[in-house]
Amino acid sequence: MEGTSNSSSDGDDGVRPWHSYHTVYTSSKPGMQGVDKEKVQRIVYEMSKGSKYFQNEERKEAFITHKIHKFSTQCAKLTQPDLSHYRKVADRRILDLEATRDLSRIWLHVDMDAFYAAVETLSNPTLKGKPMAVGSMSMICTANYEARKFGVRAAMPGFIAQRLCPDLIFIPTDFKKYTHYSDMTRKIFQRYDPNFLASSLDEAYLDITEVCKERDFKSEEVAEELRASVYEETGLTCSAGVAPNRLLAKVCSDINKPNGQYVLPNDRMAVMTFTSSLPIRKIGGIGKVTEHILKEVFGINTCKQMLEKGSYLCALFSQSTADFFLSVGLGIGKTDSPQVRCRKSISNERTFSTTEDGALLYKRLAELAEMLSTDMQKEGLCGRTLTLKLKTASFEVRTRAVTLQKYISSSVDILKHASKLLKAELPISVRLIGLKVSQFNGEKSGATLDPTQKTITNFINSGDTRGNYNSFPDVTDHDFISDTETDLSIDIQRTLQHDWTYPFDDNHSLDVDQQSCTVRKNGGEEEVPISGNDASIGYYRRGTEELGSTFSSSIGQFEDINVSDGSNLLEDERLNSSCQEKTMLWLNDYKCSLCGIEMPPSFVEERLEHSDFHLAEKLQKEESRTHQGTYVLSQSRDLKDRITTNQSKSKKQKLMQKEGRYMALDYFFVKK
DNA sequence: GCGGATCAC
DNA sequence: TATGGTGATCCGC
Repeated sequence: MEGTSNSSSDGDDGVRPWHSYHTVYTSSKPGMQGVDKEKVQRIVYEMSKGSKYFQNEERKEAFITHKIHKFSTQCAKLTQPDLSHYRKVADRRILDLEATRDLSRIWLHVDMDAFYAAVETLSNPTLKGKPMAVGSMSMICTANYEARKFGVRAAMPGFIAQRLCPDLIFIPTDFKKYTHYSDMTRKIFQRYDPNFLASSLDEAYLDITEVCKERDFKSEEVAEELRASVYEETGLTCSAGVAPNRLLAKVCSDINKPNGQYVLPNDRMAVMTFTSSLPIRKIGGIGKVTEHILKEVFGINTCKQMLEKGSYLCALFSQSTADFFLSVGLGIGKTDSPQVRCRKSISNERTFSTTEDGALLYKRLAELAEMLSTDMQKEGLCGRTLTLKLKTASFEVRTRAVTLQKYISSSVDILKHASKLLKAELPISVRLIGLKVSQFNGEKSGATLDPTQKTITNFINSGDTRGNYNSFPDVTDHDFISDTETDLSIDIQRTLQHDWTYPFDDNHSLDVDQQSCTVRKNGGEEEVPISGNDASIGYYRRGTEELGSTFSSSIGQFEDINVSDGSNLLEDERLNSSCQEKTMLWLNDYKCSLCGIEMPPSFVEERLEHSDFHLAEKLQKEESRTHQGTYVLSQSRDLKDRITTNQSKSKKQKLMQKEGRYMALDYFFVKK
């Protein structure tokens, strides 16, 4: 928490309270230079202040502040020996990562400029030169550059944008149009890389190594030519970034936006110079929260500082997270052309005016189930995990999931299980309901799909001209789990005294024969645009969607340093399996002899908790050998007492709350 | 396996 | 009047 300069801690928040409202709208984005950020921030604050949305944001910010405090406390606990140990750990990780650096590929990232707005301007040229936004009064998808001068930007509610720019013209979204133009650009991209990765309607990654070689072109010339082609053939401008990997290419395409390009040569020194001053927020995967934490706790602003503070990062984060941070510092990113990646979930959600009317909520749920089922059948998907998402009147998000023994895809099945999940939450005041299905049929957990198996030819969009479709394996009968789901429908309806009915609760008569479910995999097809909601730019291209990084803030749930995945390993020391049954030791003063987790000696409480964890584990194993299916923990007084005395109050409360919730659900599903 | 959180677009 | 929708991933439990 020491003297890191930070715009939000100027000390005069009492005079300018909007400074403490950490809205993302003022973060620097192309086209936002010269915007009076102070004024924008004030207006956004004043229009948001007091709203339910705002209150929720405040709640979230308080939580982040709390996390920052915890991190800082952990940091302060690190002793000199700890730090010198973790310096070694970090240096070793840096060496390992450096060894993976690949400078042999040339990646180009294309990013269309203000895509939706540009397309709308093409079809209505009178919009040219006027501030315009695509979206609605409640949400803006894209703003053109004229509007951005006023501070208007994507993800900002329209009514605030209108206050910032009274002459702002609103254009409703038209996804058919955007998809059409997107397809045109993709045909161009394909000439340069038949395997290009589309990450959304308006962005793509191209491996141009071969083109450069074959045509003896510099990457710069390829980028120029590609952008010229896009402009000639579509009338749209785009920006491009060229770099040795996708992580950096994405950063580079942003540098000379709009209608520009930037080339970072395949040279280690050039990369290191580039990252030495690069703000971490420019990196895909580092968002508002992560930036905030890294800045406040460690004083990290630039990528290079990730390396300098590597010892702290290795001490406080899991290995995968620390590795990501360190690789950012080194400017290392992915260079492979990823193999087939299938969709892992499919979902639908809708916002509506807040209601607590059970019948109305049920009606919404039924509509969603219908839509979701339609989408699933279009893609031939069946899944066995159903997740209900609710956003309460106070913007709090809750999810409730159930994993079934059989795969479902019909609206009847979806609604049947979704109703149960919803019922358990009533009464509740809700502004959004969502349904998601995951764990698809044919997704063998852990098993690799064999691409040599038979190709599926009945593509959803058979008219596509692009080649290089990936093969998918046949899905055989043994992929079905026999329909043994025990549907223990109890009549909660009466219990909870709700005045609306559940047509699916009474018996099994509506269960659908699983074998009737289509087994066609979602593979081989061309892009399948996700349903055209206002702002969705999500897009699927034969499962090879590419995010800026696979890192998705793993520090979200940080409570303690207690990582249970055997991370923070300095050496690849193999754990002696004979150790497992014995007492836990701290090897070299740092490493748990049972699971390999590292924890500095100064973390006394955490260590105690950790040893309790192993003790509990051991007892549980022993007990389960003798008493099958009984509550083990409660039988061990001694351990229980130790754990409760070691845990903080808040933790205890949390546990109690959770227990209560699980009990309710268990009761709901298990009791006859 | 579940729930919360973060991130991207 | 009024702050989105889709998909992915990680962590702790």
